[in-house]
Parts: sequence; C-alpha cells; structure tokens
Amino acid sequence: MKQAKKGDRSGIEPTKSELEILQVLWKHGPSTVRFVNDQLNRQTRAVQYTSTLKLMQIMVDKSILKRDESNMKHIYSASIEEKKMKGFLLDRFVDSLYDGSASNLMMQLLGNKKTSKKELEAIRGLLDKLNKDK
Amino acid sequence: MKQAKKGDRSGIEPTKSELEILQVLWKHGPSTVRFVNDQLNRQTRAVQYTSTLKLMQIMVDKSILKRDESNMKHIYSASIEEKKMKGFLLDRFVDSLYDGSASNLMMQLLGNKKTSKKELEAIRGLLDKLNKDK
DNA sequence: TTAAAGGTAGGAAAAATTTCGTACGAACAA
DNA sequence: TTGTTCGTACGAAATTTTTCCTACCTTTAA
Repeated sequence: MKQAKKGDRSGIEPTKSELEILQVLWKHGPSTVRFVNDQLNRQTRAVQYTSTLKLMQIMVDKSILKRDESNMKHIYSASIEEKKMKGFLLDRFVDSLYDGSASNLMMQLLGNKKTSKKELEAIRGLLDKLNKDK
Repeated sequence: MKQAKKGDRSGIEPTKSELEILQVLWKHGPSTVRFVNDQLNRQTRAVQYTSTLKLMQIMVDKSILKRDESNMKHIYSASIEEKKMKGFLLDRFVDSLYDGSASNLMMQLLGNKKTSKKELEAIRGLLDKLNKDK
C-alpha cells in the first residue's frame, strides 16, 4: 500500500498520466472530459475518450480533482493548486536526486545545454530582485 | 508498451524503485546485492533480499546495471553515469512541469521554504563564476 | 418518434511494477 | 561428512496504473 491508511486520501501524489491531466486543467481551467481528452490527443498522445474519463473519475475518487455534476456534461477542476503541487513535486525531486540541495540542482542546470544564456540572465534577475527584498 | 521496439533496451528511464538502487550504486560504487539491500533497509524502507535481487536482475536485463559474475558474489554497477541520468531526469522534469524553462523552476525554488539563504548564496556564487567564464 | 450523437458508470482486462516463496548450488564451520 | 549460512535463479503472486468494452441515459436532428 502506498498511503498510510486505507481511507487516507490526502497527500496523494499523482501518477504520470494523472499529472498530464492536471496540467491541462491548470492551463485551461475547469473543463469537460471531452476537452481534456482532445488536448491530450493533440499535445501528448493518442488516448481513448473512456480512458481519460475513467482516469478523471478515479482522480475525483482520490480527491485530486473536483467535479461539478450539476449539468450533464460534468466539469472537472484540479482540487490542488498548481503552485502547491509543483512545489511538492520539486521538493521531492530535489530531495531524492540532489540530496535536498537546490544549489546542487542548479549546478546540473547550469551545465545543461538546454539552459540558454537568456535563461541564465533571467535567473540572475530573480536573484537580484530577491536580494533587494531581503 | 513504453519503449519504441521490443528489443530496444536503450534510453530506459528507471522506475522509482530502480532509482533508489541506482542512488546506492552511485554513492558507494559497485556493490553486491546484499550491500544494496542493507542500504535500502537502513536508509529507505524495509525490503526483502530477494526483492532487491530480483529488481537488480531485471535492471541488468534492461541494461540499467552491469554485472560482474566472475565471483559467486556478483558485483553490480550502474551502467549509466550519475550526471547523465540525473541530467536527463532533470530535463524531463523541467519540460513537463515548467514548460522547459529553467528560470520558471528557479522561481518556484526561490519561493520555497526549504531553500535556505545559504543555498541562495551558493547559487549566486555559481552564477558569478559562470559569468566570468563566459 | 426515431435514429444518431454524445454523455456517464462501471467492470474487466492489459500492462507495468514490486514483492516474495521455493529450489538449489557453493562455502564453510563443526 | 554434514548441516548451516549465504549466494543466485526463477516463477508466480500482489499491486498499481492504464486502457477499453459494454450498458445505458440524454439531447438533438431528421
């Protein structure tokens, strides 16, 4: 079992597929299954409507999503704030891969082809701004 | 199926449990199953010896690990460099969660309780050093 | 009014991951 | 020698995650 107790539905971390669905909802706001499924097929991968439906129903069950059933077309929305969830995932990522050290992660990031000069400038800007505040 | 072709064992990304094993091997170098299992039980979670064995055998099969069978006690080692693998995982993490933008990730990191002032100084130092080089 | 289109519910199967029991061989101490 | 300890191999079960089939309801166009 993954969670502490059978009934404990809190602190659930999304699976990879669940995260894909969350991304759509975070980006576009409350949506129907049809819309989410279209986005997934467009942006990510081929997937059947009922597969997406089922997954989203499961996510409601796990309290990862909320559902407005007042209309026939149910409207789903993320029940967890984007920032909060991503922060949590980032924490775990840093903890597990970089020994909890953000600067370790940075070093990896800086030695990364994908991190452009422009990105580095932006990061420097962030640090400057932060320094003024503190 | 996750990979492109049946026989394609390259570009495999480790599962969560597999990553735990990799961490031990990266940290301590080539090791026996016994040693890895002990580390996992000490540092991570309770797990049976044969479970760890099985997992590591599977990982050899997937070419994630290499195995020296010249002695009775097989010696396992990571077949992928720590930096390379972590860089890959970081890329995917940034791509999927932060739209590929390292500075987006930084913003999250900076607004994070866990990122201490000391960490921030270290990061600034890294940036300074990098600026001089370029 | 009827057929077609589009919606939900739910079960079950498929796939992927993780765990462990059992068998059996080698090393070693008594 | 003999039994205990420690190793690998292998199959299979348990769990988790993902996918899809079928049933059935509602809406809408003909």
